[in-house]
Amino acid sequence: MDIRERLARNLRKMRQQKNLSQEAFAHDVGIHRTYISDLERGARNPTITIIDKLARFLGVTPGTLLDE
Amino acid sequence: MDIRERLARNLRKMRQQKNLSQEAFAHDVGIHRTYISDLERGARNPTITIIDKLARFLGVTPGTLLDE
DNA sequence: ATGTGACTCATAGTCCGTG
DNA sequence: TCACGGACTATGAGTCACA
Repeated sequence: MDIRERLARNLRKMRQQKNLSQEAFAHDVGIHRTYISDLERGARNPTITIIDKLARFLGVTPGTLLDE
Repeated sequence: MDIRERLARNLRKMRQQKNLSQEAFAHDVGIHRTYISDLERGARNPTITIIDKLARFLGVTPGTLLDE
C-alpha cells in the first residue's frame, strides 16, 4: 500500500481512539484543521517534521504512523 | 534527538553497510546524489515519499529509518 | 464535524559546478 | 568520494470560504 494511505489510516484510527474530532486534534497538535483532514484522506505528501509533530503528540514513534 | 538527525545517521550507516558510494546509492534509488549528501548531513526535511523510496530500496520499513 | 478548491509563500528536490 | 554552493522548477505548508 502507498505510504500516504498507511499514514492516513493510522492517523485517523489513532485520533479516533483518543476520542478527538479533527478540529480538537488539530488544535492540540498545532496544525490546521483542514490539513489534518487532507492527511486523513491521503491527499497530502507531508515532510518528516509533520510526522514528528503528530507522533510526539500521539506518544508513538514515527514508524508507528508510517509502518503498517 | 531531531528526526532529521536520526534519519541522517540511519541512512549513512545503512548505505555504508551496502558498500555503496553516495553516488552509486543515489543512482540506484533514483534520487539525486547531492540530495543524498544533504540527507546524510541532516540538512534536509524530506517528504514521506522519499522515505518510502529509501526504505524500499534498503529493504526495511520507514520506521527503521526514522525511529531510533 | 468534515471535505474540498483555491490561494500565497516557503521549501523540497534537481542539476550545474568547485575544492 | 564527498561537502558545499548557486540557481532553478515543482510541490509542500499553511490558510480561507463554502458545501
